[in-house]
Amino acid sequence: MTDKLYKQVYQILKSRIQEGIYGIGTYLPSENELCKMHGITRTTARRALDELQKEGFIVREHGKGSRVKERRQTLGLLTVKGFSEAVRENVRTVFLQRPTLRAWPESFAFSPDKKERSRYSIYFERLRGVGDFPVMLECNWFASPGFEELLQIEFLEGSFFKTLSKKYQLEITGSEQELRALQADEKVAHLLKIGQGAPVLNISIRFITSRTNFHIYSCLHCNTEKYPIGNIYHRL
Amino acid sequence: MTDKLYKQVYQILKSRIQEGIYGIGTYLPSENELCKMHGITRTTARRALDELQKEGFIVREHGKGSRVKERRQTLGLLTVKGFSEAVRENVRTVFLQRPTLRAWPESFAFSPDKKERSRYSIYFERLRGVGDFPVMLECNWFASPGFEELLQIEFLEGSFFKTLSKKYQLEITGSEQELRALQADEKVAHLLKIGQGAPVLNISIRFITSRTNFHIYSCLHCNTEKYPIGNIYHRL
DNA sequence: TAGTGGTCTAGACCACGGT
DNA sequence: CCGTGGTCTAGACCACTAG
Repeated sequence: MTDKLYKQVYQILKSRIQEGIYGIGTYLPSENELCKMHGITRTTARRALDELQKEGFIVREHGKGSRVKERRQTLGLLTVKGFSEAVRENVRTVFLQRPTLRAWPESFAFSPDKKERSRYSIYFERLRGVGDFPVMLECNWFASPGFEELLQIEFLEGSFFKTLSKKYQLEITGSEQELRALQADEKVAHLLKIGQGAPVLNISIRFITSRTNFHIYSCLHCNTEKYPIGNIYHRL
Repeated sequence: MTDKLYKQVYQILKSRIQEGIYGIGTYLPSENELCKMHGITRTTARRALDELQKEGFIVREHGKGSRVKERRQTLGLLTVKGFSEAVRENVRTVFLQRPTLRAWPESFAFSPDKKERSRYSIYFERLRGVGDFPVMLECNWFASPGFEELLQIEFLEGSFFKTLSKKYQLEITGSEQELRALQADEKVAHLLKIGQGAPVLNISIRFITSRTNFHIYSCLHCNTEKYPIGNIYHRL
């Protein structure tokens, strides 16, 4: 509780918005009310609201109040976040292939370097969706040495990145990506339950990690009809 | 003149950074010094510095000062760069529609807010390619007030963003994006010289700028067959 | 220890929206 | 008119950096 006051107030408001206590389109307590409620000054109350605004939870309306905004339901995926962190609600994941040793694929949007190629790769493949609606087919490769344990265990909370972070202190520090629009081939069409030849968004990613020369390669095929892939940047 | 104090101080500091008076790596005057220099309080000085930080001109270093940063430009197309900066070589651009007043379109991936909608928009449309190969159809909208001059003049070095920066001191500070794979309609197919129904990558962007409540809306249709859209992030 | 940025208080006046 | 958010003042105490 030695945390910053404005962060505390921010957290409280954010939770109440997410729980629907402050519904979409309604107004938050005014700045002066927040002051009385939490025993703080307007400067601090405003700072909490500034944060909420920056993250897209509210809009400030001069002379009226702070209104709760509808947050777009998109997949904020393209930076370094994994799917489960990006979507949060109602994510369903099915393993089509649990982690297994496999040779590297021949062609690749990004070429693994020699050292990586000289080792076997671990491969896994998942179908991910929102509820029953399949959204993306995800294929992943990475060099195996040191990660053999992953062939056995479950991912923590279903998150590959979270597992790497907690088990191996390995953090994602960046990524390179290539985006394409392709026609669904037979396999993709079947798994995403769309017509063969339907347009799918293909994202090839090379994740850069805190371990030098260790990368994770992902290839995503997304049905964007219902859930476009979303992305927000601020502050350069 | 009667403008907000923090904006004035911000402008002064920004100009001096851009002119090199405060060089990269050096420290700005401390907050207390700025107070004395401009006869303001620390709150106001800090607000000016907040803006500079948000736009990537400085970093604050606790216990040391506000250091002038080298502005990053390596974020690839999907963040804040325009096409011409991202591709560099052999870019051809053809105006299909020079900047012109036009009503806002009805449907939009991102909704302009009320104030923006209440004004007319300036619209322009370009076909961009590498050499003779058309790559992307680019449609752009933004609220008109104050930018009427753009209806007349040429863009500096063919870059819209560069023109906004130099003519209006307007910086791009972020963006929201939505990515979709679509089938080319008749117009897009014709312009990109691909078959009708061929998959195209659709990128809807809302650029956030240093002018509050002023956004630029872009809608891109890309043929990714030969040139996929690339993207690099580091250091998140 | 002196100076810096980070957080916070307790006020003030203004511009805007709705009554 | 009153209540709202937007700007600003004049202080305070803290945490961090460096000599």
